[in-house]
Amino acid sequence: MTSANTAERLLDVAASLVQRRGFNAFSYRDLADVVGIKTASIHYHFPTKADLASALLTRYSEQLDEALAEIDRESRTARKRLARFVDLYRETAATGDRICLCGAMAADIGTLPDALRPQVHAYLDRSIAWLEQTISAGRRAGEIPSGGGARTLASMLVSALQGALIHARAIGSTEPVNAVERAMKPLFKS
Amino acid sequence: MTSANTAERLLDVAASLVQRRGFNAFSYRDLADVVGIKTASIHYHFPTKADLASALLTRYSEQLDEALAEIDRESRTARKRLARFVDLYRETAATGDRICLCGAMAADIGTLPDALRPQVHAYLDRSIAWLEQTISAGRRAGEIPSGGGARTLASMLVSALQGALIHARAIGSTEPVNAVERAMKPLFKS
DNA sequence: GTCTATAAGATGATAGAC
DNA sequence: GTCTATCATCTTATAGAC
Repeated sequence: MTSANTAERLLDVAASLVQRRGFNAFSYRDLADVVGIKTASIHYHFPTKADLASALLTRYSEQLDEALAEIDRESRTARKRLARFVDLYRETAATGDRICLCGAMAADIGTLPDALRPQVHAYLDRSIAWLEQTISAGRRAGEIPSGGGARTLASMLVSALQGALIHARAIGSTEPVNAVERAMKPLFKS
Repeated sequence: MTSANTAERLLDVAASLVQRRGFNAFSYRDLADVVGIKTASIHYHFPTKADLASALLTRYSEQLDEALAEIDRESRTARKRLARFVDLYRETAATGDRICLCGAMAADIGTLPDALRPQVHAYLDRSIAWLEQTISAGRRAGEIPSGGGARTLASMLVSALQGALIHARAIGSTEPVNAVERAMKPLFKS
């Protein structure tokens, strides 16, 4: 097994564990058991748990960039793009036991090394910036009604969707995510 | 020191630790050190950590009921009541290092005993029910514009505020909570 | 109610062989 | 790259004295 493959599989399993249980509630042993190696071997790829967390956030941010680029490429109207952004969260909620990896990290921020803060911050900020840009473009095109600041609306949507994922998993229903979408409709539709 | 006082102090400190670090990231030792007793003594008051969690949620739900009753008693318009509901979250965000206790529990739900799920569910549901009732009353009184379903709006507001607390602490600013309030304004104000 | 003592297991991490 | 072996520490929890 090459290093790249093992490291990648470790990240896959670790991401799943963080999203399902939280960063403080899984161990190198949990990881080792699933991947099929020993805990000592994990330290070869990720010397400390903080290194693992950082790698997870780096990869997750890249995946976000790819997802947003794909939306921009495939959907041309602001309303359709916003709907697809919500779909990203709906898909996570549909797993039934996962929340956003960045949301999970943010929820555990009080116990994470300070070095990880900027990465969590950047992920949230990237989401907000894309939404702000998309909303502003939609308004210029006359698709989306004017109202409050686009950035304010973007920030609120990110908070709402992150909260909805936590809410949804806690009550065992994806309805909170759908509620966010329905409640936001008047702000995006004339 | 009477049992009641020690149990109460344990709950106070435990609540702070859960809100700041999460349920899985504090130990009986952390608790013992702050309260000034030994870990074995904590087990006298709360035999297991699950018992402690349950007591925390019970008390936190009672505090919510009291807060909502106080709002209903002191504020007579729906808009003023909604603003005060948001203020409850703003106060938590203002601490800089805390989120909602129920939100923290919800974020850790994947590792909590199943017995706690109904309590988390009930807290969220109580918040939504109160908001729904307040919004509906405001609409009947002509204070709040008609729009989507009141329950949908209520659910989204709870998700948004819970998410905003996590968001706010992660970026070290209370702005996300203010953004939720500003972005929601058009839905509550004609 | 609180203590000391202790258990039984988990945790992140390191050293060194292969 | 992965292993065995080991470490020092922490974790929840119990038994029994005071």
